[in-house]
Amino acid sequence: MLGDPVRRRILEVLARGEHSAGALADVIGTEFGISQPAVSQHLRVLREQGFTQVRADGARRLYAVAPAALREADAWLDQFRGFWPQRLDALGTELARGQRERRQLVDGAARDEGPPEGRQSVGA
Amino acid sequence: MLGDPVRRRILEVLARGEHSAGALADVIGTEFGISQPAVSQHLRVLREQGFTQVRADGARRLYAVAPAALREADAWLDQFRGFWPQRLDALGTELARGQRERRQLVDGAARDEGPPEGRQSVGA
DNA sequence: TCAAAATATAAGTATTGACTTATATAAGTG
DNA sequence: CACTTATATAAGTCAATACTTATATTTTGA
Repeated sequence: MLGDPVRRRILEVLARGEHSAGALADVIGTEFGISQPAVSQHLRVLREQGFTQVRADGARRLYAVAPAALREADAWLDQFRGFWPQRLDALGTELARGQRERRQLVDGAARDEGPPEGRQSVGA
Repeated sequence: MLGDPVRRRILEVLARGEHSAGALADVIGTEFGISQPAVSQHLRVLREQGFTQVRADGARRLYAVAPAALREADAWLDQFRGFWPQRLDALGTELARGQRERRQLVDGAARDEGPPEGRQSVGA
C-alpha cells in the first residue's frame, strides 16, 4: 500500500492541505511522469483503503488526508517503539504549542506553498 | 513492503524477541499456510530492506528487529501526527518507566510468551 | 565421514499491480 | 443545448511478486 512511492508522495502533498484530483494529477503526474488516469487510480486506492477523504466542489473532487488509516499504521508501530531512542527533547515545545491546526488549501495546483512549518512527533 | 501481511506478521513476532528462521517458518507457515521457502524468502526481503538483523547460532539463523527501517517509517508519519488526537495521557507513565529494555528470547518456536507488556507511543 | 537438521537458493508459475490509451460520466459555460 | 473541463472507469499489457517443488549449502553429532 504505502510501499508505493507515488501513493506516499500523494499523502505528503495532502499533508499540506486539501488538493483537487486535477491538481494532484498535475503535480504527481509531472513528478513521476505518469498519466492522469494513473494518478486517479492511485487516488482510488487511497480512498478505498481509508487514507483519504473526498468532498465534491462542483465538478472537482477535493482530496484530504483521512487520519484513521494512517493512525492505524502509527498504532502498529507502537510495538516497535522500544527499539529506537525516543525524542523527548521536542516535547516541551510541542506541549506549549498545543495541537496544531490544519490548513485547508482549496486546491493550489502548480503553486507551491513551501514546506509546512514543523509539525513534529515526540514519541514515547 | 510492509503492505504484505506475512511480513508484517513476522515483524510482530520479532517484536517479542529474537526467533530462529525455523521457528518463524513454523509459526508463520502455519498461520498463513505457506511453505518454509516462502517464509525464508520473506525473511530475505525483510533482511535486505533493513527491517531485520540476523546472527548465526550454529546452523541456525536468529532474526531480530532492526530498528532503522521501521524508525524511518515512523519518522515519515511525523508529518501526519497533527491529524489525529494525541495520547498525552500515557506520557507520565512512559517517562517514569524510562526506555524499556528489550528481551532477547533465543528462539521459542511454538511456545507463546503472551502479549508484550505495554510499550506505547506518546506522539507529539 | 556420513546422515540429518537448518536454512537458503533456483527455477517455474500464477496472480497482482501499475501503468497505458480510449472512453464514459458529470458539471460548468457560452 | 453543444462544448469544454474535471474526473473516473474500462480494457489491455508488462513487470513485479508471492508462491510452489526441488535442490544446494552449512553445521552438527553419531
